[in-house]
Amino acid sequence: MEGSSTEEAIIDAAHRVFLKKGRAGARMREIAEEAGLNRGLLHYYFRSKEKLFEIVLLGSAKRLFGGSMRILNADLDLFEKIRQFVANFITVVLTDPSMPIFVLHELHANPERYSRLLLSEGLRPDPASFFAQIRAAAAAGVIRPVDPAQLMMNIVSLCMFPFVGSVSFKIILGIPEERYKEILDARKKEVAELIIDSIRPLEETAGTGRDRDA
Amino acid sequence: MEGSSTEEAIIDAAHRVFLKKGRAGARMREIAEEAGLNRGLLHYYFRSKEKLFEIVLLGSAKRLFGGSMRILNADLDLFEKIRQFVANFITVVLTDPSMPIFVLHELHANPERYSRLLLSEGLRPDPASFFAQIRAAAAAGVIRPVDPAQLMMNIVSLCMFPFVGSVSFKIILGIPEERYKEILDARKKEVAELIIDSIRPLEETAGTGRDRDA
DNA sequence: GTCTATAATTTGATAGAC
DNA sequence: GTCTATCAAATTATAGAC
Repeated sequence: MEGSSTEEAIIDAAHRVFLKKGRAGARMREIAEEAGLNRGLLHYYFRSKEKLFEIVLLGSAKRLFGGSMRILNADLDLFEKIRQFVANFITVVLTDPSMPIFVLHELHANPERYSRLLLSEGLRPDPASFFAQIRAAAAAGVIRPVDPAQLMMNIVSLCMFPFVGSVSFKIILGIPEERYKEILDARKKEVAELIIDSIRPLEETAGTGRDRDA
Repeated sequence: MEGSSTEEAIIDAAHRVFLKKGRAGARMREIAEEAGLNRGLLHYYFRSKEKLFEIVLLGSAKRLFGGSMRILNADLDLFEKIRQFVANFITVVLTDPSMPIFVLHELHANPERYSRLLLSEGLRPDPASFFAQIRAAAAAGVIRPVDPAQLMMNIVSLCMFPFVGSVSFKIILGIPEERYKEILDARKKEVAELIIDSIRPLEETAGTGRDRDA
């Protein structure tokens, strides 16, 4: 299982180049330069660009979805689970912010070919138990009745999109990289509290906002 | 300003191919086939792939950001503005769901080159007046005190990400295209209410959820 | 304006020396 | 294992006939 130093150097370089340029935009020449190695070595170790790409894509998908998905299926209080999921997800992606746009773009450009990666071993994202927990909490009155799919979509959107749209946000908000990282870091709490507030029962305040639609 | 039928057919075909495959993955041959035209015509009308690509990218960016941005700067009540923004944005993107991932991927792959597009005429996204409105509403007690940047990020994330991650969501949720469109459509109201709930003043219920952190 | 033929590069991949 | 030289295919772009 232990790869040679050269092998690892190639994968690391390929990871950087593929995540920046994408499968079609990446060049084997550039990956070799990035690794400081001869071009022929890439084919000696991995035979083809496609093979190297699939290693990078699978690795990225696992890091992107794997860890946080385990939290969703863990044995935790619903609110605490949401807090841990959000904090963990943002922390992980902050170490490699291009992962989301890379994985999602490749899945979009070639869904027939790479969708199976999402269902491969070590990933297998199964929201069933999380959804059941949501429905049980709603039935018990611990949270409002909500569509589990919408809730999950809200959580993931709030966590992941700021990475996907980072270039646009930085331009539109007119802020530099450093400041943007601070904003992302603040979202570890911001997002969790927003989500939890949105599902916490309304209690006696049910009528608070019901008179503003007319 | 009126292009020939052939010119339009090329742009339409280029739009479809570029949005699906991206700049690097698209092929002039495929665009020609998609348009049912000879390959030479693409160069006769647009000279190079790069030129054609920039037309498609600029057009997509305008449709993606332009219309909804105008709503943000319109003279509207804050809550109503949020409702209109969300509904308008989702409606527009539903007509061409690949726009977000396309634009954001190209900006990510080549920010130095294409960032200026976001600041070009007909776009010029300026959140200053919207941010001022948010601060004024907070000062007046109409909403809670919030970071305008985080609020805007929340709104855009909830609207745009479900399109960016549609392939993943459909797989993970195990649902077909048709059902997914319904979920997206439901978000026109879902997202607006979630956002508005999150900024509406807490009033007398300030202590409701403050005893669950210990 | 539209088509065919072809030029000019680029790029992934292989062969073979060391 | 690593390097150089080279092949074969693909791709953008142009030239020129019609």
